[in-house]
Amino acid sequence: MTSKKASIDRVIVICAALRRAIIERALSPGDRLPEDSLGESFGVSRTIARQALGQLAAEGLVNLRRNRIAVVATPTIEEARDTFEIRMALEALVADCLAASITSEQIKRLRGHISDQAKADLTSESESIRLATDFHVILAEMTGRSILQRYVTEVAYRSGLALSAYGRPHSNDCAIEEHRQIVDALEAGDAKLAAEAMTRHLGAVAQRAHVHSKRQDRRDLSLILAPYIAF
Amino acid sequence: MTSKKASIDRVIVICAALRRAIIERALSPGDRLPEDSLGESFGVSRTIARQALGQLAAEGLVNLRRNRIAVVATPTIEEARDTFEIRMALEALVADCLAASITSEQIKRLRGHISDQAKADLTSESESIRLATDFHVILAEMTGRSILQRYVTEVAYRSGLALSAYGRPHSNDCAIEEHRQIVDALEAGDAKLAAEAMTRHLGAVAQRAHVHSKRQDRRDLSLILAPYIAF
DNA sequence: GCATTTCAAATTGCATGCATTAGGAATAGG
DNA sequence: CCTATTCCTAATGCATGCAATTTGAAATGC
Repeated sequence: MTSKKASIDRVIVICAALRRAIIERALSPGDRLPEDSLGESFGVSRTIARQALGQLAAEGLVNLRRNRIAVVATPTIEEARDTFEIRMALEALVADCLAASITSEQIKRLRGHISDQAKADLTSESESIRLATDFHVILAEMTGRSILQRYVTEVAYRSGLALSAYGRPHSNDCAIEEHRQIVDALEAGDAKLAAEAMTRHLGAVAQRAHVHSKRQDRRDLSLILAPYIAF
Repeated sequence: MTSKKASIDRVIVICAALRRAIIERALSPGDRLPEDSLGESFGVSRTIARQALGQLAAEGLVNLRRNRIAVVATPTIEEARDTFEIRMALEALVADCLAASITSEQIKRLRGHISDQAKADLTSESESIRLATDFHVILAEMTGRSILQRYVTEVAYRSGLALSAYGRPHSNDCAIEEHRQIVDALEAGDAKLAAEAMTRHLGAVAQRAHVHSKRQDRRDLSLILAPYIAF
């Protein structure tokens, strides 16, 4: 009942919803994602749910093993480190690229986003986390380079999952001030400084992560997913 | 009849076969990939073929549009450039990482691979292209960093597709000599030099590419795919 | 009481069928 | 002869059904 018709590809919608649920930590590493529960939640058949899971598995957000229920991926510490190092390289590229091309409108939008995030920091943790990730996605988007955008987005989500597994529960993973410094450097058109601010920021985010076990019993998937079903 | 059972995931097998067919230029940008022809070629149902196409679409090797036959992707010039720039950044990381950790056995393997490639250069163009790509994949593999390996492999295949669209038909896209220089730098343990040799090499590969239209009429997919069906 | 085996419910793997849509050939009109 | 329209075939979008596998727990043995 979410939308009148099956106009847009349902697989994409489900992927987006699950990505968001993961990034906001509504879904945690290890959480089970049975095809039929998923399908029921989104009003589609297992076929579609299955395809969505396949996509997310390709992105590293879901673990898929033959004849086994799909689960939200649990990145190893090595994978988490690897992800962050790759992310630094890619986002340095973004910073470098944007420093030369960014417009004042874009700067304005970024500052607006940062202030939104500052507000969200005080109210909703999940929204704060999401906006922090979005900041990086928006930067990638602004480069106009579609492939770079795709990879940055993917590693950003992977990072989010890694932080979900290893980050401190309440750390403000993307400090507002660090985001401001990045935008300042971009506004100044200083590519070197911008790239440096970016890698410093991402390094700091990674640094704040540490291993901590958090066991958790099985929760009701349809309840978790409910807020993510309507776009 | 290729294998006795359906033990390994068939989707993965089909994806691998298609990737290879694309990288060896047996499949060209724009070539149609109908689900049922594909399924028939590999002895599976459309369901499986469809999933494979979904995966390849996520990797950028296939274009998927609603209600339309899937086609081998035709990267734009901008996407091609973007891909190469990202590839340089990632493979510089590989070179940097390997310079510090590479073993003499690994060096030996790389030199063996290069000499295989030198032989193939004289005999089979498709094998030459494949081995050239494999060289980069093997390097990524040797880092032991699974995520880095995954992304390098993906951009390497994307680059191959871009070259298929824009590269000169008979240019030796991955000059043997440039590969040797990379291995030499790695053997010397000189990270800076290795990364530089790598980016220089990839820059040269990209440079050799240029736009050239090549029209082509529809060919028989099952014939093209025949050599790729049995692993 | 603890480890092991057994077995049914739950779940995935995959093919197939039906509805829908695109694309092109045949046809009619200019 | 060229352009627009109609209709039909081919292909996709998706749900469903059946077989095979896993899982977890009851039942059994030690």
